Amino acid sequence: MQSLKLTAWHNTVMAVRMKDIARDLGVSVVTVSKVLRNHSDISPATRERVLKRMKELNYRPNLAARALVTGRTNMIGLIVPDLVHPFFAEVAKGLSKVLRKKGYGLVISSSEEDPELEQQEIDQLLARRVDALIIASAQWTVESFRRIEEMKTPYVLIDRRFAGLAANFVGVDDEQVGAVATEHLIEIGCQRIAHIRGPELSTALGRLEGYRRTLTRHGLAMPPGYIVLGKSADDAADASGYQAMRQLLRLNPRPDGVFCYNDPIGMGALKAILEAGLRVPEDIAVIGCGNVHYAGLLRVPLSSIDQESATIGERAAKLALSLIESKDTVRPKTILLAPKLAVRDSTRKVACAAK
Amino acid sequence: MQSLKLTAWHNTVMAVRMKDIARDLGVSVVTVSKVLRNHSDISPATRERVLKRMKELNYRPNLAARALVTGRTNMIGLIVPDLVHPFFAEVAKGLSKVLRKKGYGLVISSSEEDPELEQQEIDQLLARRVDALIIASAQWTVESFRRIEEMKTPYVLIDRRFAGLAANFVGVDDEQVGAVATEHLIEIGCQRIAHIRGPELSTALGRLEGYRRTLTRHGLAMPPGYIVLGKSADDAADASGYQAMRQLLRLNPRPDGVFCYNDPIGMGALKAILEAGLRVPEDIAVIGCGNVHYAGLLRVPLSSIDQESATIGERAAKLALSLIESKDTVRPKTILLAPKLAVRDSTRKVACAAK
DNA sequence: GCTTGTTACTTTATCGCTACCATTGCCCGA
DNA sequence: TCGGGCAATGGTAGCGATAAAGTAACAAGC
Repeated sequence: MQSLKLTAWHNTVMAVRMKDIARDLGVSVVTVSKVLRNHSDISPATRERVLKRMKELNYRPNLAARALVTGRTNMIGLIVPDLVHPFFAEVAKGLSKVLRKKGYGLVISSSEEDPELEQQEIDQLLARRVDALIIASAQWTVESFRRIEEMKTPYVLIDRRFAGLAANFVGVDDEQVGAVATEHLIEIGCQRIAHIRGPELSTALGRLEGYRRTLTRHGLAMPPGYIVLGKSADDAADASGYQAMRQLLRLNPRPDGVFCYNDPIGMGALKAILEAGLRVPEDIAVIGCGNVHYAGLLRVPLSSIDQESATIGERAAKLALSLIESKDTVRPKTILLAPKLAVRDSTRKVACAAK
Repeated sequence: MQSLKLTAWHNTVMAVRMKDIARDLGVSVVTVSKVLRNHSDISPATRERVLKRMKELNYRPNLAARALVTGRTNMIGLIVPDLVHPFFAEVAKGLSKVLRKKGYGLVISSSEEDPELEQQEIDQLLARRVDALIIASAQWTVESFRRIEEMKTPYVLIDRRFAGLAANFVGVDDEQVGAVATEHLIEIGCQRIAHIRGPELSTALGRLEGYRRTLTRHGLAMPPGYIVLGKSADDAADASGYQAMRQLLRLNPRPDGVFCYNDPIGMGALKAILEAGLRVPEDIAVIGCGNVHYAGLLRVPLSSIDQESATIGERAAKLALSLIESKDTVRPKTILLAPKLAVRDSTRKVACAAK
């Protein structure tokens, strides 16, 4: 007979346990456990009986208990600055696809682009003993990562990197993003190319650098004021792109091409240009980055640089899984994906198309 | 002295445990545990000592262990058909915002709109012993929900409901969505209003019903062929909206207003109309649903019905938390939010604005 | 002086599961 | 006949934490 003492726990839930199956079948819990985990030293007959009973009782192993003894939770934590941003949503989807197959669960937190909140979320996930962390970080310092290392939890950074931090990284080559975009604008005949840059993150800095280098390589000028900051990269990114573009429109000479840090900014820029009575791309060509789903449906379909968000998710997942498998710490790995150009009307000059 | 036997577990990880703190301070583990949980029967002096040592050692409670004994994981599972869909992403954000404050974690799974996959994900989350489930279901039957009930795990459905299932629900009133949209089109003078409907889900059916009733109430005709199915509600929704609209354009008389199941479909419809050389809204007014972020930046800014996605998330989270708190099963609650009209150019007729 | 209560702890008994050996037959070769 | 090797199963001891109940020390009340 089971213990007669009923704890609070017993009153509320009463899930099926291995013990119940073992008792019903007159075998030991260990045998049941072995069947569950496909151990080889169980006779087919017993295995069948156990499986049958499991199905009958709709048994589900208590993963929390398993985690306690194995030290592995089969969960991976993901922290992103903004779930609503299509880029991160796609990354999450790519991740989830790979992890599901391997039986891993995905715990997602949003840091709302707030370093302090992100720190808290990291702590939460570490307390939950996730097997690995995947982070698109909003931090300014590398301190949080040290704390993760202390726990010996493997982690993979995505999208945003940190100088001086030897960590696993998966992302697009941002300098190349800037280069490809700028190169494209030059190719279609733009001479005065402006850039609406993003915040102080590796992504924005990399794209800026790629833009600069490409202009220099082609001997093109970068007049003062041609680099404007798009203030927010989040919800209000389109508004900030709009503002930034209006600023650019006041310049003399006016730019004839704009490379925008991301698509929302690009959309805002488009709006400002059209509102000013100018034509895209004839007067000003615009290119964004991120290749969001709706880029093609805009007033003027927006050319963009594709960051392969889903691939980033998949690669990050695979990398994380390999880190979990490998017993000892391996040298951090950096996976840089090549950006792809997606040409649409906003950079499709008729004159050029005919060339 | 600790056990000399080193298990595999000990070799790999070595996180700080209560035991370590207790040993260092010469108190019992329980005392440490009580400090952690702010029990009152601990002297300020001891409390301080424990807290100090916790900080020094960077102690983090093992939530898996806690879960095992308390029977509560402090995790809530969310299953959505598609994480990339802005609606669900916003719901997730709203959820996460509320849950974070209460110290709950969010485990997110995507069912990819596949009922079987969804079933697997539900099983996974139940095995993880999440305290509650929040589901935007892609199921056709209610069987999965019975299985959740068997485990006595509280669950909340969002967005999509099921006839004949007494379950907690949070979502927008879809019939009202259809009514508001149709009413608006009538108000701006449309006479022949078509509808590009969605798949066989409560959302699409509700909106369709609202559309029908409103037309009937106003004594307007619903010529055959005026209701077209937008085949996919996912990735290719815009393409399917485009196709559906082309079909509508072939009709005689041609509709002068279209209510679309969602915004992506609306965007596709817009494209088809403009491509046919017609004007929006002068020739045909278009309204969508979902009020996605980019709706205002389209070729013709798209009017839409706002579903208050973030609010749905927040309400669902609060409902789930209250279900967890309440010991005994309560009567399922249905929370219906009122849709809001967001008027943009696609339904802003000059003639009408002057009226 | 002895009960009664309070404060501040500690002891004990799990939670559900797995790791790590035992153990029990049974067959086989020497 | 016996040791040894397999095949199949079981016993025991935790994992890190909490719940419930116990205990020592001291104060208060009559």
